[in-house]
Formats: sequence, C-alpha cells, structure tokens
Amino acid sequence: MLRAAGDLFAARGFHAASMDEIAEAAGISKPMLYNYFGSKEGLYAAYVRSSAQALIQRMREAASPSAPAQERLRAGLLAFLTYAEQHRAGWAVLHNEATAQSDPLATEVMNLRERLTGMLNRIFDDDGFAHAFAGATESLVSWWLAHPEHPKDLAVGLLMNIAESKRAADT
Amino acid sequence: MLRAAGDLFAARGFHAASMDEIAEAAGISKPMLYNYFGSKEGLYAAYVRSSAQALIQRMREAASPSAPAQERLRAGLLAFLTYAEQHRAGWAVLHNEATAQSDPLATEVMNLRERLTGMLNRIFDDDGFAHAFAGATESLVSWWLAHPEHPKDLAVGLLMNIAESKRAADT
DNA sequence: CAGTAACCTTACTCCCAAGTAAGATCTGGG
DNA sequence: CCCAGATCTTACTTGGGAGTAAGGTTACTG
Repeated sequence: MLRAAGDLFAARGFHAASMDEIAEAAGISKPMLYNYFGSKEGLYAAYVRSSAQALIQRMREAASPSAPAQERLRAGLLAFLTYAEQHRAGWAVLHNEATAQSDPLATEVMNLRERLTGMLNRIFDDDGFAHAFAGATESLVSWWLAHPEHPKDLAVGLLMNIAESKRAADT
Repeated sequence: MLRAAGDLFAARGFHAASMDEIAEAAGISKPMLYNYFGSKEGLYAAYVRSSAQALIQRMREAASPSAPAQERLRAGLLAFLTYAEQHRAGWAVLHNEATAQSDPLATEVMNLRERLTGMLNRIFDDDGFAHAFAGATESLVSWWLAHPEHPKDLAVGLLMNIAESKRAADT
C-alpha cells in the first residue's frame, strides 16, 4: 500500500501522482486511503517517514559502535548505497523532494536530512563540510544508480577520499 | 516579467505557482503570458534557460583561459557562489527542480547540469567524481546561503580541498 | 476625423484531481 | 437466522487553475 504510493510518487512526483492512480495501483479504493492517511499529504508523510526510518536503521545497524570512526563511516556509506539500490523508489522520493521546500512536504524530509548531517557533523565537526559531503554522497548515488557498471566499492572509496581530504585539511 | 515568474516559481514551486499570480506580479494580464510563452511550461523553460545562460556566462567570464587549471576552478566556483548570492530565486529554481525529473521540465535543467558536469569532467577526467563534486557544490551553496556568517572564501576553499583530494588520490 | 491594425483585458469554459456522502458487503455474536 | 458494526465501493461534489474567445483601447496613417 505504501509501496504502491511510493512507486507513483517516485515516478511522477507528488503533484502529478493522483490518489485515484495510487488507489488503483494498491488494489484498493480511494476512500480507504483517506480513511487511513487522512489526506494526500498524510499519505506522503507516512511514506517518507517510513522510508527515512528504514534508511536510518540500515545505516545504524551497519556501523558497529566499537569500530574506528573511519570504518563506521565506510560501513554507513555502504549501507546507504545498498539501500538506494534496493529501494530505488524510496530513494528517488527522498532525494527528489529533498530540496523542494513546498512547505507541508518539506518538514518530513528536513528531519531526515538533519539526522544525516547530524551524524556527519559528529564525525567531521564542521557543519559546512557535512552539508557538502552529504550533497556529494547524494549526487554520487544518483549517478551510480544510472551507471551500474561502476562497482559499489569504487563509489564508496571515492567518498572516503573526500572525507580524508577533510582530515588532511584540518592538520 | 521573467523575474516575476522566477520569484514565484522559486517561492512556490512549479505547480503551486499559478499563471494568474505571475501575471499579476508582472503587472500584466494572463493572456499576455500565453501570447509570449505559449504555455506555463514555455514560461518555465524560458526562465530556466535564461537563468542557466546567465550562470554559465558568469562562470565563463570569471575563468580566464590562460590561467592554470586550479585557478580557473577557483574562479569558476567563486562566480557560482556569487551568482547564487545575487539571484537567489534563479538559483533556487535551478537547484530545486534540478533533481525532480517531471518529464517536460526536466530537459531544460538537464542541459545545465550536463554543461556543468561537462566542465568538471574536463578538469577531473572522472565522471563519478564530477557528479559528486557538483553535488557537494550545490549542497554547500544552499547551506552557505542560509548561513551568511561564513565567508565566501571559506566555502570556496572547502571545495578546493575536495578537488585537491582527487588529485592526491590519482597519484 | 475615420479606419485599421497592433496590443491588451475582462470574463468566461473546461478539465482534472482532492475530498466525501451514502450505501453495499462481509464478519461475528446472540 | 438476524442484527450490529466494521470495512470497503460506487458515484458524486467542489475548487482551482490552465487555457481561450471576444471585445476594448491606443496609436498610427490617409
């Protein structure tokens, strides 16, 4: 049900995806969607929230707290790419609507973004760099999904190099 | 006229900005917009095209072809930040709608993106890195616009460091 | 001063999609 | 077997905004 919604949000964007379509794709009737989610925005929020939740959890699980910072970052990035690979719709929605600040939709995605940059901030202790790094990661993931011939490790390695540049610059 | 449209596209997004609003903001009547641009998409395309045009031109002018690659990159980045600073609406539209691939709108923005990553590709000779770097730049610009207390040079320097990491990794 | 053409506006039509009212169907308890 | 309540559907209403038809206004020419 959320999956049907997600697929259409990803394919068409929030506005262009109609509730009729979503209902049909979910094998259900429209009033049911309203019954469960209250409104189109409610549905969207529920979907974004669950996707974000899943993404964060994957990253958390991947990085064992005892490992050195560098390894935790690598594991987190790997989990990130893997999630994007396996849930393209979820990733597309999170990424696409991530920047557009159409007020009611924005807050949900903002939350995710803050949690992610928060994690990066704890590593890098530099808010600007954290945002730049997050942007680099997101763009690279989009590019990598469109160019599957490049191995995942290469992409992760590239990002690790960028992270390394920060440490080099700090000394 | 394009400026009124741009302000509203930036503030509300493509869908939520109505032609009535734009016409009123431009001090003109709606049929005039249709007379000049044919459709809402036409107007949008015209605006995006002119913004992209302006941005690219600034970057071109900034980087003298004779300077060493590193200086040209720095000058280009500086021009980029300056443009974003002075034309927030234009930048917001380019950045926000940059990822959302709502078919008819996408192509215009795609063009810009390709030209930019093309420039980066010529410098770095690595498509993946070029995309990552572009993403880092865009995100950093958004962050920097929201945190004006950080000087422009610092942001540019941060990106130059990232660029440097690429050269270091290549050796 | 008329006629004409470029230019612009008011005042619509029409469609699409969000949201809903009213009733059908299915389930379990007496 | 019948009733109550949850669950779901068909079939609307409604609003907003893209696009347009028809007519007004200005400016220029004989």
